[in-house]
Amino acid sequence: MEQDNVSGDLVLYSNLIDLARKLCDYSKAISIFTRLKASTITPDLIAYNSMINVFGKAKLFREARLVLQEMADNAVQPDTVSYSTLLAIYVDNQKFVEALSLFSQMNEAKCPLDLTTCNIMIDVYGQLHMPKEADRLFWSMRKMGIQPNVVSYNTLLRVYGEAELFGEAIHLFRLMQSKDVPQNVVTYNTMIHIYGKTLEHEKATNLVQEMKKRGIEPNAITYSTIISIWEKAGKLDRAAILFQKLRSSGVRIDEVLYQTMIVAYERAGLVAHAKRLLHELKRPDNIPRETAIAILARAGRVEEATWVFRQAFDAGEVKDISVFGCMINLFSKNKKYSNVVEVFEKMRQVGYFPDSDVIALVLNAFGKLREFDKADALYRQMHQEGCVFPDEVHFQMLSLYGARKDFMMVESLFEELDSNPNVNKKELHLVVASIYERADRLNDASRVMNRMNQRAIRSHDHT
DNA sequence: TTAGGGTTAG
Repeated sequence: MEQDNVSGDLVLYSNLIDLARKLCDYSKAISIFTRLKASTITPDLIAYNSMINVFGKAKLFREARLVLQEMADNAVQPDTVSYSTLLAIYVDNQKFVEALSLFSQMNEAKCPLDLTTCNIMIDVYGQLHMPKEADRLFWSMRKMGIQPNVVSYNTLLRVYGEAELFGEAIHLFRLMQSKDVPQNVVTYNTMIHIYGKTLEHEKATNLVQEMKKRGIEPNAITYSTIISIWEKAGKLDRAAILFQKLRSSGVRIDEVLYQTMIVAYERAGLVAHAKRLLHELKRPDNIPRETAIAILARAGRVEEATWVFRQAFDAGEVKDISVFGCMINLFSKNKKYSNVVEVFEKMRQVGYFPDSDVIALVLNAFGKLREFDKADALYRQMHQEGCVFPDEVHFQMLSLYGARKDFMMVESLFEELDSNPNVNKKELHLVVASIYERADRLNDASRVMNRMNQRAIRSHDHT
């Protein structure tokens, strides 16, 4: 379309953004959003809400929050979903205080709450160890005209469990049943976990039976919870038998469940058994190879993970972008920088865009391999594509220029970032100053620090 | 004539 000079419309751009989002290709989604705005299309409410999600998933929290501002500037009023999306992003990244502050902002803006918002906030209060507030919000929902659903109950159940309010937890669990609130696998998994905390492994086991009887199928989370509970209760044999049964019964075994059994063996001192399980992943039988790679990579098994990854990649089985990410992480941690580059190139080969974490690791690898031109080319290319980076990526690139003693580039990128409103200025100055310090250019270092202090004084005068 | 957004468990 671009070649034929056919310009896209909001529908087309929104679809492309959504596709990139589904592929977890957030850099690309951002790049498409940038092009959308460059072609003078004004995004609407839903497009903006998608982008709050995209920026958040890309861990560009400042940019995510700035979308709210941009919406207001373009006369698009942020709605309940806009706020809930950002709240959920903060929660995903453990930024509970930010979530709390955004929630007050939402209330000040008189934006109405709905079921999802309440559910997110019950979670936030719980995470902040404010079970009383969580409780208050839950029990005031009906007065606001919002019926709590199974998610609300499940979340409050977990909050009670974490606050060691075990009596309240059991009461709530039975209340759901007497009030005919439908319970689901999450309800049971949460309650089983609570019985694990109270060391009542028999009650936990009974709940597994109870859920089955009621037609609620246990899943990988149920089994990994119960395996941990049995292991702590000294019933490792029982756990091992269950795990074997699961493997041959066609239940989906995911990486956490597999890992749970390995950890159970290790904690019991049965290292050989743990090793055997890891070794078996080289030829996974009823486990997808992508899962096997994820387990091996998380366990730090470089050789095996590499082997399975290459096999799977050559067979065209690596579809999940996160598999590339975990291999790049593994290699980077183990200082295998040429392997980092190898995986990165494979990733590009199949058309995936790296996310900002991966870009930072790849830039770092190029630096260690002294491939400065490649680092420079990658940084520029991503920039041209309209990718927005977290500050860490820019700082990484500054350091690489410093390592190459290319102070012209340090200065020019420094100036460029200094005029970029999204970059933290104080950190930028500190990073540049430390680059000069490392290169023994102390005059330059103090010039940069003075500039920062001058600016701090000036902005103080203005206020 | 086209489509798209947020929440729970290991």
